[in-house]
Amino acid sequence: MTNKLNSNNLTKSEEDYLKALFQLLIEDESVKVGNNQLAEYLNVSPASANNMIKKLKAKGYVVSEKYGKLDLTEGGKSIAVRLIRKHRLWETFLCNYLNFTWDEVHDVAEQLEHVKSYKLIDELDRFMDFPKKDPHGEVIPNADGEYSVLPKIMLSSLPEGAVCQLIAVNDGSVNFLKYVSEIGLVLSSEIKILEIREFDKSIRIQFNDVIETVTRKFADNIFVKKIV
Amino acid sequence: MTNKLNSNNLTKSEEDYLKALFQLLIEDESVKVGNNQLAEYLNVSPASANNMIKKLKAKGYVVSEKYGKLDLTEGGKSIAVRLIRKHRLWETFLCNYLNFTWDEVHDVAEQLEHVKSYKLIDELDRFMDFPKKDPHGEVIPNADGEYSVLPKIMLSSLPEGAVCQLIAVNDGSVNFLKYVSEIGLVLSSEIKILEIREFDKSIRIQFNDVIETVTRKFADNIFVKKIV
DNA sequence: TAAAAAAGTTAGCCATGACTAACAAATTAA
DNA sequence: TTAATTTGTTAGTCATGGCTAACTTTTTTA
Repeated sequence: MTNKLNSNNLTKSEEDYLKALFQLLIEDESVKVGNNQLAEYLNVSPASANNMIKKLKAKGYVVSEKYGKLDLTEGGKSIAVRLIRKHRLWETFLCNYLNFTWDEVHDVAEQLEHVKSYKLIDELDRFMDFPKKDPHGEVIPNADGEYSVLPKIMLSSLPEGAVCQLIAVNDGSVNFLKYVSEIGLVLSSEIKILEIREFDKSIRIQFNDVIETVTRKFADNIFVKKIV
Repeated sequence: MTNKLNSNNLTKSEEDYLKALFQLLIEDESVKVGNNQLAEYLNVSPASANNMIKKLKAKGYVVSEKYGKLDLTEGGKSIAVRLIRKHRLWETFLCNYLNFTWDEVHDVAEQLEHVKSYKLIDELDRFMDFPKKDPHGEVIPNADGEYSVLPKIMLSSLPEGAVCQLIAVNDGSVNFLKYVSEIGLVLSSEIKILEIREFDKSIRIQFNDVIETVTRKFADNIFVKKIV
């Protein structure tokens, strides 16, 4: 009874692994992504990851040599991008229509992205009038899986005196997102770097008449467009 | 990390069984609902159903004696009603906002109803301004699990000459729903019973200037309010 | 009321996707 | 360049939720 058009026949787990591998691969394209790294990212044992990678290789979504680095086939990438599209569209819906906050959307979107129906997601896209970015500032791939990659400049990479605009935040950690909201940072906030303290790399920043000191780790998860 | 408020810790399968049992129990409260009946309803083997019933009894959602009839505890009913609430709210959203038709919503709502988040469903309810009925005319339980039961009069139970209004359709079969749409029946359609043919119990009906002959089986799945 | 049919149960098997423990290969450091 | 460490793999186990086959209990019917 299940419509083939609405389904890629992958389990939730298989989808999770493909998406995770994709995320790791685009984080830094030049660096090897290995089995244990994938396992850690997904909070499973190396054995579990190894097992699943074997299956995904057999299904033609992943390529790797024994003891070698992991990579996705075009098919694997395509599925991952579709999942990211779904995830970001749902996050957008939750924030813009259902009063969810930044830190609340992730867990629910993680469930919603596994609902199988092309019509559902394309209609949701249309309903929201084809949004280009999700609430965290990340680009939403279109129905054909096309998307532009934002040049991700970390706040931590700018020198003292620089002025920039917040264009995206890393959405991997609920605690981080809560923290960002609490201090009052939102997308498009204009941020000035007042001082970088050599001792511990902490950074004094100013935005909307607020002055805050943030850690290097915090600044690594804030992505900006340089203005000055 | 999963918020207890957002989760009842039941698997998708457990939820499916509880909902199915609930649906069977309200269909006819006086008749026994047995293991094999539940199995058939869910398209699983009697052994599988038996197995799951055992587990749900241990968890306190189902009661039954050996070789006896099945029943739900208050806890079991509460979970089933919440699932029905979620299912019907999602169906309403799909039809009213995402251009889904009657026959397209069921499969997708079946997936969406298992997404765990109280906030999601209550906000969806609010977003749609607390709809009272789903697209098939069925009553949507409120956030406290309260709902009124429609007096379900089958079209097939009315005599020749009667005039009635379509208030709900059985949403169990995609093919049935397609058929209903194709001949042009919608909620609130006024239907007149022109003739009941004794030979095969087929019924000639008129609605919106259309005259159609439908089978007894068809009329069993159409629920109406009598006008004349 | 005894035999047949239907309904319910149990035992044992399979696939999925976790896990640990043990081992092998590759990389890094002394 | 050998030893230590990290990374990857394999084998074997477990829980979930399906399944079939065989059996038992209940209900129906002849």
